Amino acid sequence: MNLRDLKYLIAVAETRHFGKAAERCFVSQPTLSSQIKKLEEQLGVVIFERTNRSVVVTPVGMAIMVHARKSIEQADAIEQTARLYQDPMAGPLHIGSIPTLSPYLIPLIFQPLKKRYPRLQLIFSDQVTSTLEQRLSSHEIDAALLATPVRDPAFEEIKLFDEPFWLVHPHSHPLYTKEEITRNDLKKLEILLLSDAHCLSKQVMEVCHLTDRNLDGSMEELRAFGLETLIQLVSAGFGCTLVPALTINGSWMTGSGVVARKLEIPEAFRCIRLVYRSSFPRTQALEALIQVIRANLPNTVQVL
Amino acid sequence: MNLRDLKYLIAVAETRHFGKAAERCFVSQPTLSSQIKKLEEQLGVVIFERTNRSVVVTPVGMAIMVHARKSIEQADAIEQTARLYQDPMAGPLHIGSIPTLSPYLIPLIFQPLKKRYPRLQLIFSDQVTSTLEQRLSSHEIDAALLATPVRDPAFEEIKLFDEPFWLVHPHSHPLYTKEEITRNDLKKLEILLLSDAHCLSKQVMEVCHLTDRNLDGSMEELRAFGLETLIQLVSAGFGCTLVPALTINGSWMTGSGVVARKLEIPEAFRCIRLVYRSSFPRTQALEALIQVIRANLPNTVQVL
DNA sequence: TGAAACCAATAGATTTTATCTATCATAAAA
DNA sequence: TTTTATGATAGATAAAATCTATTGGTTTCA
Repeated sequence: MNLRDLKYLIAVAETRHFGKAAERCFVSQPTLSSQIKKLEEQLGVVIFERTNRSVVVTPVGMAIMVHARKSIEQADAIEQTARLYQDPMAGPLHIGSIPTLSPYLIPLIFQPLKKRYPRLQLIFSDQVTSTLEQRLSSHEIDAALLATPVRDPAFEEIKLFDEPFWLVHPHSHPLYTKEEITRNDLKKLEILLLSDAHCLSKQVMEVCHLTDRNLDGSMEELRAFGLETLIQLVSAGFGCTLVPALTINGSWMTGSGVVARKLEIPEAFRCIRLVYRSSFPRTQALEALIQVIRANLPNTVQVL
Repeated sequence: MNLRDLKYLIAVAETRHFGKAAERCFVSQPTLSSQIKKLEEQLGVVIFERTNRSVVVTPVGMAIMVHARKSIEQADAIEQTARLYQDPMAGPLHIGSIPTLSPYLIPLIFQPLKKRYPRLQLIFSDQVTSTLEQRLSSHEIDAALLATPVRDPAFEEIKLFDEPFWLVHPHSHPLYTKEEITRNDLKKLEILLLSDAHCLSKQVMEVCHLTDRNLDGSMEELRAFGLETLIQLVSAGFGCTLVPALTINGSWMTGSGVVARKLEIPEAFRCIRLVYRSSFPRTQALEALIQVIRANLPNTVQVL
């Protein structure tokens, strides 16, 4: 059986005329006749009772028509569905992102994306890097915004921008009067960090050549919180911390009694990249995403 | 698009493996691959995201699968329906019959037919000959039991049996003592007839060489009723009538104070035939019907 | 590290299937 | 009787699906 044959059936049933049905199906009359005959032989039933003057659908034919129509309906639905998704800028796009990035990046790009690609359904989610990699593998997300290079060879990455780390210290801090902050300054400080599930902690330690000795052991239990909490801790005088540049644009930092300071350490940054499966088919959607991200970044970061 | 392709889709979606899917579909792996690729190109969407190690259905693919399954379901339903009707002894068979025959013939054949062909759905209906011919033309019925030869060249007929006419007269009637009844006896009688919409009336008049002069004009308004009514009229002494032989087997006549008498007139009979469209495909069902009718007739009629 | 196994894609030949044009057979209409 | 209309048939042609063999890229295992 064949969807084409079913269309022939319906055309004959509706026109009650092989010639007109053939015309409607854009085939010759013998084609239509022979196909229907073959189908009838395959099914072992007579669908049309025909004379030279009339074509009438048999009771079996009637019963068959019902299903034939539904079958074709569903096939049409497939084409409609395909058309709906044909535009790579349409349909769902699941983006995962690390928690030290999303709250500060997503607000920058959500509106522009929505405006430019209204049919794109963006679904964002926050997880740490390892979880995002797993979810990427299992197709739960289509792409991830990470701050570390890809390890899985099934993934590819596109570098988006370099995001410098800034020092955050209490308003009333000795460094407040110092114009430039160098690595030497950092070494003397008590640095507060997030849980090491976050890639940020490790990166800050590495980039600034810090070791565990700078970390106050008593603060250990505090390391599971988010960046906002970290700032509160700084504000409360527990120490200082380094945050990615996008963080300091948020209004949430003003009025919390802390100061964000640019560092004079060129290598003190992290590189944010879009990571996706090499096999992911909607690369155009990703490219659009990349473009919008790059176009909406503040000048505190270095677009790549 | 093609139902075969949809089956390929579903096989791949369920096995997540082109090779296994191909095996399930009884084709080679390249066949399946290329067909799916072609379908994807036609639809303009990627249905499977595939690497050398994994095959995953895309969101579009998921949406398409839903419809693909339903489409195939309906196609399967067509095959099931066909199988159900494949047996010519299964499915509905609409039989029309004239009112002077059905009440006496149908009871004879209904049970035997039901027993022998339990899947045959017999739908009987009563109409006069002209109506039956119309309904036959319009496919409302598949065959008709008539007492007159076919006129429409689109129809064919098979003669079933000759049914003699019997005389019905009141118990207390001069003829009661006469052994043999001839045409001369009839000429002296007052014959009651049905409406001339019934072919029986005309036939009785022709066969017995009667003319309108035998008919009592005052009885005219009574001629629209059925045979049972006619017997009641005879019983009430309004006259006599001729009835087809099958009639007298019914128990409804006993106790109504009338006598049914065989005629010694060889040509006093009507021929009952099965009439059907030449194009009607289920001739086997008709042949079965004919066989059962012939096998269940009383010996008051002459099987042909 | 190197060989084997696995898997989907590709190439090219072959077979199957659908389609076309031309014609026939039949019945209705003129 | 001729013409017209209609579906069926025949044979040639075109389109498609399918096959085998191979490739290119992994992953697995010794």
